[in-house]
This record gives sequence, C-alpha cells and structure tokens, in this order.
Amino acid sequence: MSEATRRERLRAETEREIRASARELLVREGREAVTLRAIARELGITAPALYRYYDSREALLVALCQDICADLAADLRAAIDRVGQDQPAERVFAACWGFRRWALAHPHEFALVFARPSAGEPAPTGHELGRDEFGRAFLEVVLPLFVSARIWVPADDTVPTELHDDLLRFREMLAETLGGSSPARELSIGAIFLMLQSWARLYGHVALEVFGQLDFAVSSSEPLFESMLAGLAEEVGLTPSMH
Amino acid sequence: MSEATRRERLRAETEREIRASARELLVREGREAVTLRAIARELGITAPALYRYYDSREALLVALCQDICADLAADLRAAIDRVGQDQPAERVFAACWGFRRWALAHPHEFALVFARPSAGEPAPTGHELGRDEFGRAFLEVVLPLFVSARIWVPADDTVPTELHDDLLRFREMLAETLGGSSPARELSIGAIFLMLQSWARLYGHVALEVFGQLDFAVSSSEPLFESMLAGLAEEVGLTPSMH
DNA sequence: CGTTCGTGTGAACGGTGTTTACGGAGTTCG
DNA sequence: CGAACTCCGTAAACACCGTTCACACGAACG
Repeated sequence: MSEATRRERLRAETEREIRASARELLVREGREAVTLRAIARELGITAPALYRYYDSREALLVALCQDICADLAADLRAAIDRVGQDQPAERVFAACWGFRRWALAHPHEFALVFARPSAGEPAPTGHELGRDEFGRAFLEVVLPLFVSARIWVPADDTVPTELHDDLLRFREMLAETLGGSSPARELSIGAIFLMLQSWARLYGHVALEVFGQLDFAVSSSEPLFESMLAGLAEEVGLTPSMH
Repeated sequence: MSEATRRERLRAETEREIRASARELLVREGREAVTLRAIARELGITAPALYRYYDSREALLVALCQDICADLAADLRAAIDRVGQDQPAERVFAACWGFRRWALAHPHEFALVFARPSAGEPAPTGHELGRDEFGRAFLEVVLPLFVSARIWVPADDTVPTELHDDLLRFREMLAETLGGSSPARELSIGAIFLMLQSWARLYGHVALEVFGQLDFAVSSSEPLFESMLAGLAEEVGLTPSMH
C-alpha cells in the first residue's frame, strides 16, 4: 500500500499527535501554554522525547503555524466553494467573511500566525511557506477580479513611483508561486497596488476586532466590519453578479 | 515641599526604577524577556522583593502598559503641537504620522498594548485607564474636525441601526471622560461612526506594518501608508487649511 | 546472527513565577 | 529614650519551564 515503512508510519503518527496536542493547548490557553512538558504529559511520554521530532519549542511553533495556515486555507476554500463559480464577486465576499469568522473564532491562532512582532529579524523560513498556503487560497479567488476589468483598478501612474519596483517584483513572485497557469502576470501595477491596499483594510479590521480594540466603543463590531467591507467593495466597483 | 514622607519617596523611586528596568527589557528583547529575576538583577535586589511593589508579573505588565500609553500620548502631543493651532487638518495628519512612527519604532511596546489577544475575558481595569490617556490625546485633536462641518460626515440614517445604541453610549462615555468642556456631546451618530471607521483603518494599517505582514510584498511600506492616509483624508473631505 | 539506527527514559542544569518564614531598619508613639 | 509597629528585603523552597546528555531497549538491516 503506502511506500512508508512501519517505522515511518509510526513516526508520522506521533508527529501528528504532537501537533494536535500543541494545537489544543494553544487554542485553549494561548501561546504561552503550549509547553513541551504539557504536550509530553498528554501523550504519555517525557519532554526530551519531543526533541526527536522538533529541534526546539520554537521549531514546533513554526510547524504549528503551517498547520494553522493549512486549516485556515481549507476553511476558506470551503466557504468559497459554497458559492458558485459564476458569482466571482460573492466568492470574494465569502473569502473575506470566512477570514473574519475564522480569526474571531481562533484568536490565539490568529495572534500566533499574523501578529508576531517582527522586530527586525526576518521571518522564519517555514513561516513564509505556511503563509503561502493561506495566501494562495485567497489569491485564487481574488485574482480573477483584479486581472479582468470587473473592478475599477487605479491607473498605473497614480501609484507612488517608489513602489513600482517592489510591486513588479511582487508580481513576479506571485506568478512563480502560483504556477504558470495563473493570470498573475497580467496584473497591472495599479491592480497590485489595489490588492495590497485592500488586504491592508481587511487584515486591519480583523486584527482590530480580534484584539478587542473596539470593545471600548461597541458591543458588537460586526456591523462595522460589514460597513467597511461594503465601502471597500463600492470603492473598487465590486458589484454582485446578477445570476 | 512634597507631602510625601521619606519612606513614600523612596518607595516611589524604586517603583520607577522597576518599571524603567522592565521597560528596557521589553524594548530590547520583547515581552517574554521582561522577567522578575532579570529586573531584580538589574536593581541589585532579589526577585521576591518585587512582590512588595506589584502583585504579580502580570500586574507589572499592566502597569507597564499605562507607562507606555502615557509616553505615547506625550509623544503624540509633542508631534501635534509642532503644528500650529490654526491648522487643524495638519494636526490630525501629525497625529497619524506620529502614531505610525511610534509604533514602528517600538514594536514590542505596540504589541503589548495593542495586540493582546482578548480571548473573551474583559480587558484588565488598569489597561483601559492607560489606554484612555492615549485616546485622549488623539481625540483632542480629532474631535474638533468631527463636530464642525469641516469634513464630510455621513448622514445618521446611513449607519447601521444596530449600532445606534452603542454609538450613543460611546458618545456619553467620551463626554464623561473628556470632561464637560469638550464638544463630544455635539457629535452626530454619523460622526462617531466615521471616527471608528477611520480609527480602524489607521490602526489596521499600522498593525499590518508593525507585524511585518507586508514584508512579503514590499521593501518599504511607507508609501502604502501614505496612500492610505491620503485616500482616507480625501474620502472624508479633509483638506489642508490654507494659511 | 550481530550491528546499526530510531526512539524513549532519567537525571541534571539553569532558568522561571510565586509563597513562606524571617530579619533588620525606619517610623511612630507612649 | 525605648518599645511597638510597619515596611522592605532576604533566603529557602516549590513547581514549573526548555534543553542537554548518557544510556537502554527494540525494531530494522546486512
């Protein structure tokens, strides 16, 4: 059946158990509670045994990030696919709502993946990889709108010239990681610019809500998010497709 | 001279030293590095002695939050006052730039104050108090624009009705904490709504930058921030006052 | 069969937050 | 002045943490 030897299967199995246990601790009590000894206790082994699977606690957390991103990506894809392919605008809304819903339902995971203060040092390698899985899900549903003329894309000469090089480099990176079949290369500079600004607004609002920075003002921040999303959609001329 | 006895002066002095030491550790190495024993070491005392001043490490961190907010508020006020009172729009810009600059220069402090994942439990009491000192500085410079007709405030009937009660309650709270002299009571529902949405965009973009969630795309996110701010200003009709 | 390799253990080191009992210095009051 | 009291700091201890190391045991391989 599987190419893997018995040993390899066992190893993969406990590896999964470790991450599952770590995940549960993270969800229930936050980052500081995911402890090697706590994980080992739950698995019925001792803490040093975990070093056979991960180089350090930090490495385990990085692996956790990837798991989380994969789950988030799957969650997002499911939400998106609940909308028909013939409604590209609604699919984007589904992605945005899905992201917000997931973040609010998993605050500690959100904080781990999307809010480590990057004090200078470059993000760990594995982190980027995991992030891409989430980014890919988002881009797949968003890209079609940005390359087609379905929304109002700002003219290239309205984006700050200091950004041109960065944006072109970013487009190249996108095209590479998304594969040749994606239309990433057709993105105009204005389109990439708009994408980043939209991402900033979406992420920003979600972070604001997850971190409770609106609690002092409103009891439910959902209407604010809804307004923000509607405003953004209107601003870019994203209208529901009549079916 | 001072009402305080000798004992009280000494106590206040070491209290300051404790927080200063904690602050330095936070700035240099992040939240996890601010350790009771490390602080004690630097002060030449032992760790349990710190319990004479703070009930726990967590309580000390809360006190740190207040210090940080006070410093941020002072920083903001200084930036604002570098602009003349006759240029209210420019003062708002100065506040926004100041907030971003401070956040990027103090990522760990920003994370501590503005990005603790609020997993259900209400924010600690002291935290809110500290936050207010920052909020007050911001509001003082922003309120005049929102009560006057200097910007385009959305009509009250365009804000979601579910928010009305919350917004009115929030206005009441503002009027209370800002004192009777402030024009907070004159805010329309649309104005409060616009304030919150603008705060969301500002905070959101800053958090995005501090947490390096744009690094994968651009080498410098400053032009993006500048565009966002300019877009926001244009949207609300905030134009520089001709002098 | 013997050997190697993978996986786990137990002990240990240095670090952490926190509690406890205790001592000594400063303050207050008879 | 001297006694009583309050405050500040200490040392020891507890339970926990990440991490390293030497060692053992069983499965896999030649």
